Amino acid sequence: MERYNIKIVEKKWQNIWASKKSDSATLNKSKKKFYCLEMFPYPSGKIHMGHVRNYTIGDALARYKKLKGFNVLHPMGWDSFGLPAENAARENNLHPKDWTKKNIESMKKQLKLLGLSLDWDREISTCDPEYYKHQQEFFIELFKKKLVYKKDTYVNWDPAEQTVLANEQVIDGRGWRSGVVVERKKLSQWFFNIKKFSQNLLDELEKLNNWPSKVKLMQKNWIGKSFGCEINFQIDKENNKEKIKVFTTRPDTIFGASFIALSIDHPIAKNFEKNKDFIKFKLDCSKTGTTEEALALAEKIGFNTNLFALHPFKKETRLPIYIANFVLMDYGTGAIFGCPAHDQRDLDFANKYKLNVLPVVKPKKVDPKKFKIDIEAYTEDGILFNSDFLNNLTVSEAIEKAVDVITKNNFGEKKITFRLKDWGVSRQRYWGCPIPIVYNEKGEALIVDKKDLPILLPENVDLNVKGNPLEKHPTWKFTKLASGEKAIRETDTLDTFVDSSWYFLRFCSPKDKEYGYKIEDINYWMPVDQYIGGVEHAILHLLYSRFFMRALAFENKNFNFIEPFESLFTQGMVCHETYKDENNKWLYPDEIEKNSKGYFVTKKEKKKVTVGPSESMSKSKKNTVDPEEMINMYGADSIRWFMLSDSPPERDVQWSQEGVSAAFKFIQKLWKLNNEVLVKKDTTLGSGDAVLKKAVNKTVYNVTKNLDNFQYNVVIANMHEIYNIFYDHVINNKASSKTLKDEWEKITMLLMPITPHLAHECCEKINKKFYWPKFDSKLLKEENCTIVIQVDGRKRGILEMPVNSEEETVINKSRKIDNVSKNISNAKIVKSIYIKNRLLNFITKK
RNA sequence: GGGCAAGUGGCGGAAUUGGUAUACGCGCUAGUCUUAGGAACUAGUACCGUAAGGUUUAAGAGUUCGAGUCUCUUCUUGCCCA
Repeated sequence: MERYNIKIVEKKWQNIWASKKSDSATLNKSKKKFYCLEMFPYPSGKIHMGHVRNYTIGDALARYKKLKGFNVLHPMGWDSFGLPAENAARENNLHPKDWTKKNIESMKKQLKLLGLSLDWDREISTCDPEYYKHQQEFFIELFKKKLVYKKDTYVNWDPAEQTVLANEQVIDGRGWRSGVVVERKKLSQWFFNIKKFSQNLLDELEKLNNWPSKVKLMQKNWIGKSFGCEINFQIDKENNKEKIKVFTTRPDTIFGASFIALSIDHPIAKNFEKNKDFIKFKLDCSKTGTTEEALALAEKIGFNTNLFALHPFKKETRLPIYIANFVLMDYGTGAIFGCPAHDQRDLDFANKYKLNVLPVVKPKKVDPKKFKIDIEAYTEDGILFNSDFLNNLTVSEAIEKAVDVITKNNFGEKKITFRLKDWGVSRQRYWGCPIPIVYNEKGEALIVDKKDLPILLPENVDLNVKGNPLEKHPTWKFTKLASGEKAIRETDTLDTFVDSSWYFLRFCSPKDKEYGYKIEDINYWMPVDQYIGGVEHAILHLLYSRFFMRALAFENKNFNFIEPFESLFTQGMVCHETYKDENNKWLYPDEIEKNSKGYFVTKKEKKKVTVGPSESMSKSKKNTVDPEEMINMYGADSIRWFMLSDSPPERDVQWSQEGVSAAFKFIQKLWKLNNEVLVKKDTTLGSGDAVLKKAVNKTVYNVTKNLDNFQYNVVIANMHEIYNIFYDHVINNKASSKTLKDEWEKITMLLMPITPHLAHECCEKINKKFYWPKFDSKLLKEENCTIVIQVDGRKRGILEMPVNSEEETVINKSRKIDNVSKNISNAKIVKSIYIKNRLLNFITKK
């Protein structure tokens, strides 16, 4: 019998699919659409197993939906702007454009080897001017809608490289490349006003029923809505009616206030700009990073203004006013009152500057006289004391009361704030989408005329200069306005998250020259019915995309949808054991082998290998496996099969060579069975026909259900089971050849989503029509069932009974079972519980 | 420190949603056969026990006729936030 030749068969079908363009999607309003999208990759050069898993899951779904009769859109593109291209360019002396192009080509070739049903006619690349031109257009529109603005903000500044660093480029407070301590520097940057949609982004989150609740919760926390209160503190100075507006989520702790802390950017801080101590303080502050975490970990330092504020309820108390490094201007009002007893940061600060610590909340059962705070703040719920009209209230009651009294006395008002900050989109980089802004001689920012788009990146650029290559380019930024007036281009480029915030729209109209999308296209295809990707994008990418849709739809009534992703699925990572040699150096899996005693040794020198825990595949730990190599060895279908077989898709999967090899063997078995079925001649009357039909029917039901629920690993188990039954019928001549052929055809259809090459090859000889088999719910019903007999809840026997047997019949029969009668003979049966077709339970009393 | 998941054989994991725990696969054991291969096939494989039978879903308690599934406490691991 001919062996199934993966190389020939897979190539053959990939060529057929490509030449027939069988995966090209066209808008067809008479058909129900299904938009299946996997997160597009960054073209790093080679695909990794994470991609393989992601795209296999998506492809199985896309193929399944197509067989079910949906008009499926399943596109692929490249998230091709970004820093690695610049780094690689510098290292290899290759232009980012060429490096990217080369990588896209090789990754595309690899993806094609997997036999994915992708519509390559819709391929897009975000670094293509045809793509970013439309993004610049959107920027201009957002600018006109006042959803874009410029403001001064802090960035991570690498003083050696003279460049801005992304947070992930700051490692332990130092530049990843220079190793120099990173500073905080103020730069004027472009922002998208995502805050404007905070409430809406939060509200609509509730309606995303097909998103993992984990992701929704993460977004909710990120948006971070909090209720609180603004309180105005009067500055205690003659002839000064100035007030400081403070925001707090804990107005209940107002009686524990012992100081006021201002952000370094607070208007009052401006008064000290010439003060030498303040200048030094400011310099110290610039040495902390910009992330919340860095601020939380940094030592709390302050500058004493020697000003005092009056406590609204304790007239005799004057609160010293400090400028402190842990107060952010972006959040609330840029000013807080410090209540050291109940906030760790405030307590650290108070202890350092010897400020008063007065506890006002205590645990319920603790004696107030014995309750002391020294180095740990009390932040739990409790009972108020030392707090005048708030005494004896719980924290939540006290918050309500405090807000009430503050409002009534005009000391402040109730306020809702969000943790979500506006989205800073400026990047001082070359390889990104240029921002379509020019500055006239007065320095005013003006939007570029749409007819002048795209603003192209310059081809000849020196990436080895320190700082922003566009800024340093000899000619690029110099331009003229229509009036002839000299102007300078914006040299910042856009964050690459902007590129990926609307690519799903572009896939609907990938070739449209007029605009980024055609409204009729997106109103047909959008929203994405199933979005699939890693959970690492749970917050930023997904939130930005949700924002971007709102920004485009703002003052535009043409959209018949607003949420971009109807359903979201987050797949787990691909893990592999880690290996180290005697010198504690990482080893690749193909550098080791098992010796005769079953231990791992190095292939070359047969030295001892330490096996570490299984971790997510990464180049640094060398626990990677190359997908292309695996496809060459086992074929795409085996890899696809294995990727779905071992673990539920949302969980991490452990890569195993045995697993892939088992998949390969199973595919060979399926092929063998296929050929045996085809040549089968009748040798029986088909006594097993009914059993086989029933089993296949059940499999169709199970596979359909499990595919719908993303339980691909169970689908694989279903296929193994039906194989075993089928094999039995073939080998033991249990079924007629007609039944075998009819039923086998259904099995090949069920194989289509997961092993498309094999499935196509099998049905080439049976049937060229593709369909998704239907199950007969009548056939799912069993004639007999197994009933468990329990005595006092313990299993004592089982009974084969016709379906829907009466309780009495079952009771009588079960009494004859030895182990049952033994257990009920010397006891009185109080009652029996009968669950039809499942179980009978005798309850006894001794 | 807070929040959210999860914990089932030697391993990955199933379990009609409260009703036979361990499906399916890997691995392992024994055997058959041979064109000695990336074999294939047959049988077995949670634990204790020769068996009848008993025990078992991280640990402990609770609700229930009945708990892997629900509730509480503890432990461990992972993720996110701080």
